[in-house]
Amino acid sequence: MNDLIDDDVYWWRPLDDVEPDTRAKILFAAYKEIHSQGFQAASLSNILARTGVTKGALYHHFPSKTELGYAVVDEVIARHIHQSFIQPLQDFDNPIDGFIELIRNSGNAFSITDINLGCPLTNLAQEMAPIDEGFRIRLSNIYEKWHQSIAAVMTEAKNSGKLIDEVEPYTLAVTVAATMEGALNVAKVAQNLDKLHHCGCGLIQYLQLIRKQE
Amino acid sequence: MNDLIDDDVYWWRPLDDVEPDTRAKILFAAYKEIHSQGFQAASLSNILARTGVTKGALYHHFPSKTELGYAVVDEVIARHIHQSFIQPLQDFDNPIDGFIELIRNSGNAFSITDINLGCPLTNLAQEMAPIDEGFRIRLSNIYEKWHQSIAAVMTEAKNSGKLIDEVEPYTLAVTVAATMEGALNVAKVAQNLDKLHHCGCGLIQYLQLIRKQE
DNA sequence: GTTGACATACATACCGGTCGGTATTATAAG
DNA sequence: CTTATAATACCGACCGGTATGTATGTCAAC
Repeated sequence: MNDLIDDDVYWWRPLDDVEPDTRAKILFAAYKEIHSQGFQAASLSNILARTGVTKGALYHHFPSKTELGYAVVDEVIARHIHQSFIQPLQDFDNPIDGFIELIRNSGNAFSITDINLGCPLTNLAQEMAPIDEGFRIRLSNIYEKWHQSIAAVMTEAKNSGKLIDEVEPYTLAVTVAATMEGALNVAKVAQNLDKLHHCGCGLIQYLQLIRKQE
Repeated sequence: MNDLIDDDVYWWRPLDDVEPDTRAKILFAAYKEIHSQGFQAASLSNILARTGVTKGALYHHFPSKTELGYAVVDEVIARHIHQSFIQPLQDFDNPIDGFIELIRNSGNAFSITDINLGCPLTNLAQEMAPIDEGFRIRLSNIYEKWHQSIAAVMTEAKNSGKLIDEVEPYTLAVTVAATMEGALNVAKVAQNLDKLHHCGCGLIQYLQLIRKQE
C-alpha cells in the first residue's frame, strides 16, 4: 500500500509477543502515514487498510483526524524525541565530547530511509505550525524542552570552566539544535548522506572552537 | 479568501502599471497559495477565485497541477533565492563580515508573517522531496547552487589568508546554510523572533571563531 | 478559416465524518 | 449459577463536500 516505509527498520514497533490493542495499532499506523505523507495528506483510509481496523473503531477511539494527530504528537513523537535527543544528554560527562560523539554516531545511525523521510518532528512543525495552533503549541513545547535540556548541560560545562567565556548556553543550544535540524533537511532534499556528514563536521568544528584551552 | 498573506508586504508583486498577463497572474497566485498551504493542500479553486481566472485558462497554460508547481519552483522560487541569498554574496569584501552583516540585517528584514509561513524553498523541499522526484531535483539544484556560491567566496577568503587553516570551504558552506534554514524553522514553530536572534548570534560566534587572527 | 486564448459545464474519485446496528464484556441482582 | 442491564468496542454503508481534470463551446485576431 505504501512502500515508503519498511516496518522492519522502524525505530518503534509493537512487541511481537503481545498483540497490540486497537488503539495502539491505529496510533502506530497513523504515525507512519503522517511521517511519510504529512498530516493533511495522510489518508484515514490508508491507515485503516493497513491496520485492518475499521472506520468505526477509529472514530470510537479518536473523535477526529485532528485529535488523532495530536495523540500521535503527544504519545509517539514526543517520546521518540525524548529518547533520542534529550535522554542521551544526561549521560554526557563533557557535553562537547558528548555532542561530538553523538554527531559521529548519527552519521552511521541514520539509514537512507530515515534521511529521505526526514525528522517527524520537523516535518510536522513545518507543515502544521502556520495552520493549526493545537499542533503548533505541542510541537513548540517539544522543541523548547530540547533547547532547555541542551542549555542545562552547557551551563554546567561553562560553570566548571570547560567553555570559553563568550558562550551563552541557551543561544548555543538553540543554534546547535537548529543546525542539526537543518542538516537533516539538507540531506533529505539531496537524498545524500554526504550533506549530513558535512554539517556534522562543521558543527564539530564549532564545538571544538568554543572549548576552553588549557 | 486567504488571510495568511497580505499582498502589500510581499517580496514580489506584479508591477502596478503593467497589467500582468494571465500566466503571470496564475503563477503568482499559485506561489502564494503554495507558500501558505503547501503544494498538496494548495487548491486550484482558491487560486482561480483569487485571480478571477477560469479553470479553462489555467489548464490552457499549464497541463497539470504538478507542472504548475514545477513552474512556480523554476520561475518564482529559484529567482527569489538567487536574488536574496546568492546575489548578495558577490558584493562581500570579506565574507565573514558580509555574512555577519547579512545575518544582522535579516533580524530586522523578516516580518512576523515571513517567519510564520517559513521559507518557501524549505517548505516545499520538506513536503515534496520524498514523494515527487520532479520537485526534489529542482529544489535540490537550488540548494546546491547556494552551497557552491557560499563555498566559492569562502575559498577565496581562505586563499587570501582570512580564515584559519582548518576551514573546509564547502563543509562550512553547507553548515552555514543548514543553520540559517534551521533557524527559520525554529522561529516559525515558536512564532517568535527571539529564537531567530539566538541562532543569528550563535552563527556569528562561529564565524568570528574561524577568522584568522592577525 | 484556422489558431490561440479563454469560458463553462461536467465527470470522477476520494476525503473526513456520521449513524444505526451488533458483538463482547462487565456488573450486579435474584 | 442464571439472567437482566449497561457499557464498551467495533462494524460498514452512506453522506456532503471538494479535489483535479476534461470536453465542448465561444470569440477575437491574423
